[in-house]
Amino acid sequence: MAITWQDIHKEALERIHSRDWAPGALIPNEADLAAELGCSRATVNRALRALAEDGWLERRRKAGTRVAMAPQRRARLAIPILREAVEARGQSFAHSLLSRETEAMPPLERALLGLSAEAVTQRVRTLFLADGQPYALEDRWVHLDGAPGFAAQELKEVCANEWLVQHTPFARGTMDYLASPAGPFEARHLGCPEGTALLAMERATFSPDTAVTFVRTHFAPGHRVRLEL
Amino acid sequence: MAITWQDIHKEALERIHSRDWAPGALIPNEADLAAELGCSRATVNRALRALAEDGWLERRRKAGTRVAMAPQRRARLAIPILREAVEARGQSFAHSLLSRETEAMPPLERALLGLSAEAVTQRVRTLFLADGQPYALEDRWVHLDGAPGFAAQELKEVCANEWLVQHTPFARGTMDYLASPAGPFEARHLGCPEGTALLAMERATFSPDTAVTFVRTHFAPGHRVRLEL
DNA sequence: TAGTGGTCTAGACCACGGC
DNA sequence: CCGTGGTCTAGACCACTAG
Repeated sequence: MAITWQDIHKEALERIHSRDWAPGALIPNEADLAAELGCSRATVNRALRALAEDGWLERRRKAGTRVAMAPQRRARLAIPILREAVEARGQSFAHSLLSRETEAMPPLERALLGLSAEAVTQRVRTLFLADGQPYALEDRWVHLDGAPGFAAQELKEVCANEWLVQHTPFARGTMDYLASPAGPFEARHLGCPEGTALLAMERATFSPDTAVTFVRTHFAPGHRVRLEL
Repeated sequence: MAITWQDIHKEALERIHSRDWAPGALIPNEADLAAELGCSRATVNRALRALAEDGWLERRRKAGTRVAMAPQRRARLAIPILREAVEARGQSFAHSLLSRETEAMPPLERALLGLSAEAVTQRVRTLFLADGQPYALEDRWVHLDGAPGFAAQELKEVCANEWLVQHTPFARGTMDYLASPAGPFEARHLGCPEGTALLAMERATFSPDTAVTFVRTHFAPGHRVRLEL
């Protein structure tokens, strides 16, 4: 066995880059490519499928495979686990529980999770530190029916973030990045003037059907989310 | 043929969610699963590989397959093509060339692209409109050696963004999201007060080896980037 | 060194969807 | 209709690596 699917993947990318296969153009079908390259159709399929998943190719039965008009349109993003993000930079990680109280969710967030006004929720605010410096400020609502055991959990050692990740078999959710000015609370804890432009993340998590948690995280000034293409 | 790899994919996810396969636990090997489920090993492999790519499983030869400690840590992000993002919402798309001049890149951006001070670059600023309202403001430097033909291109019909996508066989780059306060220029064109917290994107593009372009895009207030998990 | 995932093959059937 | 990609199978060899 000489030809691997990675070989074909690479070869195809070169043809795309060299415009041998131009954007929008139809490329040979799998059977022809297999014959040309001297391998089985399954191997070609594996390579072309990978390219399609990354947005380089568009494939349709009967219509064949075309080079995407705007190639490379998908990227993978590793969802940040705060502790790991910090420790990966060689910094120490710490968190401090700022407040924890039973509190109804504001209507907007409640609607996002699809909860009724009767749902019992707990609000937990946590500050995360990297090498002692403010790193992120988390404002979280937890739906107690969706996270059994949470109410009984002390959050000294394990922060809410990690507890939920480890104890909630969640299936889906949304995550938004947006810019948000620092309010008095963020300014105080992140050590920046009010009104500073901060990167924020809003995340809603559902455990198959029930809402579990909504969290809004403000990152310290200068924070970036990087995608490698 | 009764069992598809999607069936196995679904079944495995259910076992993970039900904690039948708990985080960190070793799951049966491919051969055993194939026997249990009554299909070939290749089909099992296809399903488990997909789960590993999405971060649910961690696989290592000889060590076997384990459920990830923090499942579901990867998401796919479709890189936004401005025109398509706007038109997908049913809005009209327009762009307006604000300025275009031969101008040296500031040192910081130049270093990011790995260019020398002698490199000839052109700065292009473009405003994008959705239904006539400001949508995004793009500030772009183009390395002319990396984008042959760009200098001769009028940017009335086709904006710099689209021309580069269609004419530059690029292979890699980085993309950062960050928060940035509106300066006088952004405030004027996006129609917001100076200092408003804006979501910004910075992107560096390399055509295999040569730097092509660096672009900083400020989005109108309220803009979000959404990831589906 | 032995077990596990990674991959290739050759052949087959099928679903989709242009034409 | 019928070509194209999507997928399954059974068997095989190999690469990696934990023990």
